[in-house]
Amino acid sequence: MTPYKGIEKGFGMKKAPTLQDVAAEARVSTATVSRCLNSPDVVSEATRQRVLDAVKALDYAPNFGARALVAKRTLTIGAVIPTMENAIFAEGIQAVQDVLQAEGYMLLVSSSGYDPEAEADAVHTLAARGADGVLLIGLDREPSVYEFLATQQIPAVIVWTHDPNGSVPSVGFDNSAAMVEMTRHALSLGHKKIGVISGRTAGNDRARDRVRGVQTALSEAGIAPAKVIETDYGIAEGGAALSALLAQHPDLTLVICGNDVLAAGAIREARAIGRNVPGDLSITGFDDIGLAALVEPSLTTVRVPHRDMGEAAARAVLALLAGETVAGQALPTELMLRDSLGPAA
Amino acid sequence: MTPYKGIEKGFGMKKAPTLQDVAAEARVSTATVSRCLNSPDVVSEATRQRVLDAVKALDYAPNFGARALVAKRTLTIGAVIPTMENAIFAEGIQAVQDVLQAEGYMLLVSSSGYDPEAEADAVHTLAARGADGVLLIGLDREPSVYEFLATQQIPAVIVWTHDPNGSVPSVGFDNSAAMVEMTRHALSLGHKKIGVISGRTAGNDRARDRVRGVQTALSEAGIAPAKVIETDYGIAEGGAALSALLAQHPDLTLVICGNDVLAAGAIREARAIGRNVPGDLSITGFDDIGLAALVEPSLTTVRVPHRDMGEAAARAVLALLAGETVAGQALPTELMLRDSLGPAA
DNA sequence: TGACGTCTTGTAAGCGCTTACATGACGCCT
DNA sequence: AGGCGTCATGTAAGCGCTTACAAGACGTCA
Repeated sequence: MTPYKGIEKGFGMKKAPTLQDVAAEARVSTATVSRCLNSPDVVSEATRQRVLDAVKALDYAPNFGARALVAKRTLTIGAVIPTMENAIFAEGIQAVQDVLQAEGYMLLVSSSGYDPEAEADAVHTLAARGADGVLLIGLDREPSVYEFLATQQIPAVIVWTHDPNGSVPSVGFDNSAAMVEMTRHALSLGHKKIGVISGRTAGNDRARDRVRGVQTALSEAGIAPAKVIETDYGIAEGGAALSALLAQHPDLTLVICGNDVLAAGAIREARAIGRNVPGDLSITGFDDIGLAALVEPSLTTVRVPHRDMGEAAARAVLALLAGETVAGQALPTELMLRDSLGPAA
Repeated sequence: MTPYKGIEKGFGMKKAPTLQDVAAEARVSTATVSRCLNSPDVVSEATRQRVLDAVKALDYAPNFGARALVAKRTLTIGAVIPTMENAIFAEGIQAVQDVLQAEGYMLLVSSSGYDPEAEADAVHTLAARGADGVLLIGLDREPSVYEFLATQQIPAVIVWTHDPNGSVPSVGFDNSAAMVEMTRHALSLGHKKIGVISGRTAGNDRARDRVRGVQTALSEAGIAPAKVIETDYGIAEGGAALSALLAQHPDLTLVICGNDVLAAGAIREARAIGRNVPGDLSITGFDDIGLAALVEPSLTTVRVPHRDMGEAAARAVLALLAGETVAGQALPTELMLRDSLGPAA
């Protein structure tokens, strides 16, 4: 096994080339080199070529700190998401990234693990790291976070939910409305005994809105509120929650899950304990992750436009950064009717 | 809908306070303020208090660019991964992130979409962004990338594969050996007509090593080489590849897939065209993503320790940064025997 | 021919911070 | 009392880059 030396101290230490070095190599002033890199059209063809050759020859890369110092911006956007372990966030982030990268920005990611305090910390760190703007998931957080962002003059955009009246622009969808739609459809299939497996709702407005959507549709229809159980996100957790729910309410004909991961776990558990899905128990999800169409039976769920959302959010921060006026945006969701939801037993 | 103003230009624009401002407010020199912030113990109690009060009063936050310029480091690590859309990378990155965050570093992510040129670009951008170190996936890339990193004095660590002799430390596993193990096991079940659905192998040593592993095991056993088809990664692509493969070689009893996503697609397609898995066609995957245990039939695959790998890689860059000597590391993989692989028909 | 644009390049002043070095105040010893 | 550590603080030199301004070269037009 080869051992690798870290940064060489002292002796062999050859510094990275600077603008000066390039200027010397190309026999021009540093100003000219800088111009070649930032506004090439103002430099003569011949000089430009000479400079670019020198840049290549020295493998020069401008110093970030110096540039940020002068330009007063870092071309960096920070994002704080609950976790990349949920495909839905990973894909959303990928979309954000694609847009940012195309515009010359980079993404600084941070995750909170669904912990509001960790999220607040992350925002501070991001600010200290010079993020020009930040992306946040959901609305729920201490007002102090928003105040901090405001004093620091750091524009923020909220994703994954849409609040037309918030103090910060939000790009997302109406979690509650989507669940109302799903629930109404289920009601039309005759379901009356309904359970909900939700993610933790504390500090999570998306989860809360989804539950609220279900209850709204039920009360609209004059049906008893759903039995709700909260759990951490995860496949195993979804399964455990289903057992717990059924243990208390064996007569449920439908279990609505807060997301697809929970639903996948619930389906697996249901089958493991011999329940026929959707024959005697229907199960639905939310998000429409890739997995949703692959499980047996395939999952009836709500398709969330994560890519569009990520892209729109990225564009929104960029617009804010450009000093433009940005209105939030509500994106449509779509009910994906598959096999896990059937008529009530 | 509320419209949100971007950065205020001109008028209302109050600049963020600088060290100077704090110094003036506290009636000390900038050096003293700096010392209060960086090595408080060298400043007298009284002065320190006065300075800290000023800091608080002005809501002062040190300028990132200036600090990076002087300190010659940004406490930022860059990572270039193919895509976050594959859960395996998303989870690996999450692990990296967790370690980095705990050590006060941040992660700058970039994705290449499996394009070597885009990856090289990303490395340059990362360097320009002041990344103190970088994480790269796999070995395959232009030597110039390594040279660039070397001149820039940016330590790099390679993940997802392990090459004991590379010029850069690598933390990963032996893709080929893992496939040899999988293939040998399949052979023990009597399979003789074998196909492989691989991701694109150009510029992707992991994919190539996996295919090589299969062929190695087959030639060892004196069996004809597997029929290989290459495709982009994706569920739909996996399905299409299976059709194509079976169209040409209808007598295959086993199709080994380069990863779980391809395998999931292949399983779905196989069932769609009426093949019984594993009854008359066995299918295997690689990675053991969450999905693997949930599809029907559950997927026989190779478990890759992505979290451990991510954590180990993050520690390795940090160690390199600290000037320590780092040896690469090989992590073990594990064969996950589930239902999609059965005896040969 | 000379005044005056136009185009290209150079000069040099910072950006906000850290830190080596200089300075001054104080108390102790001989 | 004079000399000398010790400690707290100030002074100022950059770090690598951008950019306002200056300067030189050249061509044009009256």
